[in-house]
Amino acid sequence: MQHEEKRNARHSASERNLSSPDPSARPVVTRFAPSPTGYLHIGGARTALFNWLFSKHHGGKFLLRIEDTDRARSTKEAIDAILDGMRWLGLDWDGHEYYQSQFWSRHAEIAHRLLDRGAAYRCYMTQEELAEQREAAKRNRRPFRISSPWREVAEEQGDRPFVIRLKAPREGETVIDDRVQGRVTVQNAEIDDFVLLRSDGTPTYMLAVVVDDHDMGVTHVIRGDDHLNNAFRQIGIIRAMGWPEPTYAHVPLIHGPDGAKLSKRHGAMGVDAYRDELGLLPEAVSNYLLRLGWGHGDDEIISREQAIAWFDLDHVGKSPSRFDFKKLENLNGHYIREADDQRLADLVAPRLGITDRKKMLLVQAMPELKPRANTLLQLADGARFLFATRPLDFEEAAAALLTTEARTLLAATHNKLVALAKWDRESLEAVIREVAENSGIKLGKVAQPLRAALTGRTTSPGIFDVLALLGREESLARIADQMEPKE
RNA sequence: GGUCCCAUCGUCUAGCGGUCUAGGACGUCGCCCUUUCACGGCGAAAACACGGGUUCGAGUCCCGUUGGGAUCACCA
Repeated sequence: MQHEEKRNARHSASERNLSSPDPSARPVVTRFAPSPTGYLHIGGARTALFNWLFSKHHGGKFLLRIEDTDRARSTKEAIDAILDGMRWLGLDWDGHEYYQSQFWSRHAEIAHRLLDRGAAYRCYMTQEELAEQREAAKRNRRPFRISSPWREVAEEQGDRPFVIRLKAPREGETVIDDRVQGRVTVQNAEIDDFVLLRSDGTPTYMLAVVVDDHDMGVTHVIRGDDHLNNAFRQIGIIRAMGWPEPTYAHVPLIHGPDGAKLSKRHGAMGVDAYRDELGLLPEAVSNYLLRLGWGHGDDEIISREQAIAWFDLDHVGKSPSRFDFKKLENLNGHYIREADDQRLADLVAPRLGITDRKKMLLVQAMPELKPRANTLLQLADGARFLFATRPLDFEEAAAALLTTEARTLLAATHNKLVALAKWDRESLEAVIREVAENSGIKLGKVAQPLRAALTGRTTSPGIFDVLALLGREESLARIADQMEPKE
């Protein structure tokens, strides 16, 4: 209750003026706007998740806009990878996806309206002149801020090439009430006359986002911290157009385990790699991402439904967080244990290259397999013995278990097993325990060589389960293979 | 370097001036369960970066230091 009051107080304090109504009063519209120059990386996935969650929480809309303004670097493959990744994570978007390149004429139109209003100007400076200014600034050890001689010139200069720059205010300051970062103030003198429309007539990112967000009715801009600085420039355009300002929420970036920027070595792979190479479940990745930079008391395992009900911007942390694969893996283990056996079998079967008929066995074995795996890779590995063909390959440690003594024990076991009437878990357990007892040894002494003979490994599900799963014929054959002492 | 932002166990976080001898989770270590390995259960070690204020009282508010991050294009 206390929280609510504070939050409300904060909102009313931030209601600036009537021409720019509090965006939170409008139905919520969020968006994810990736540039298709690569895969959907983990940071982008979290940004998408936060936007999705926020809109769902408020019963609003979540839009997807592909920022393909950089034609040279945008690829069809990248777009597909992004859409695929979002679908995998269950982040569905409202309506069809938008492509920024479709709106170029609209962007240019706005640039010219800004020009007409005297809020922007044609800048005829050449690359050389720009470079010269930059040099001079460097020489005098002063920060570079463009100072165009064309700022106050309204007349067109024939057909010389030009860019359209925003005539950014030079006095005063701009304040952004960021829902994550808090109140951030920047002196307007720090904001330069950035380019809106390039000399080839194409819009820059800065112009395009603002126009698209406005046209799409975006009320809440939730994105990476790296855009905070841009927000101040974008506000310049918004104010010049007299458009309502969206609520901003700049989420801190994700770092690698070493605190440095997330690199390829860490987690900067696409989410598809989390699925295919790491063998993770989408609900685990999603749960992990949610908890990275956001918290809800002591809750760790959070379902989609709970996430929607609980997600808010107030509890998004302000500092960057490190990516912890161990925790992700642990979480994945939790979700594997929780997952449906048939589903897991479907996921693992391709990794094993088994037929549908054999998949039945996989499903049967799943209850014993899944507590032993944190990833689908481990799950597949743990299931491998079920489908191995004789003669088995042996791990070194497993081979070492098969001593002469052990082999005689195997023979004794084989003897008893052959005579077994019912091949089920209970009967098997009774027999094996009997063998151990008769030989006056502990169960482990017979179980381990048996495990080695049956699986080629030193670790596996419980030995009675292994026997039951493998079946009479296969089990007996595998044991028989190891009964004779080897020279 | 300029500007902006950040700072609780190794990591992710809880904490909204007293209930903090700082809670949870991962990881680590120990014990239990046990035919192996897991799962599960129990327990331990482990943090308020530092220095000044403000206050009866500060992890919580303010300032500074240090450390970290972001950004400075006709890229997005």
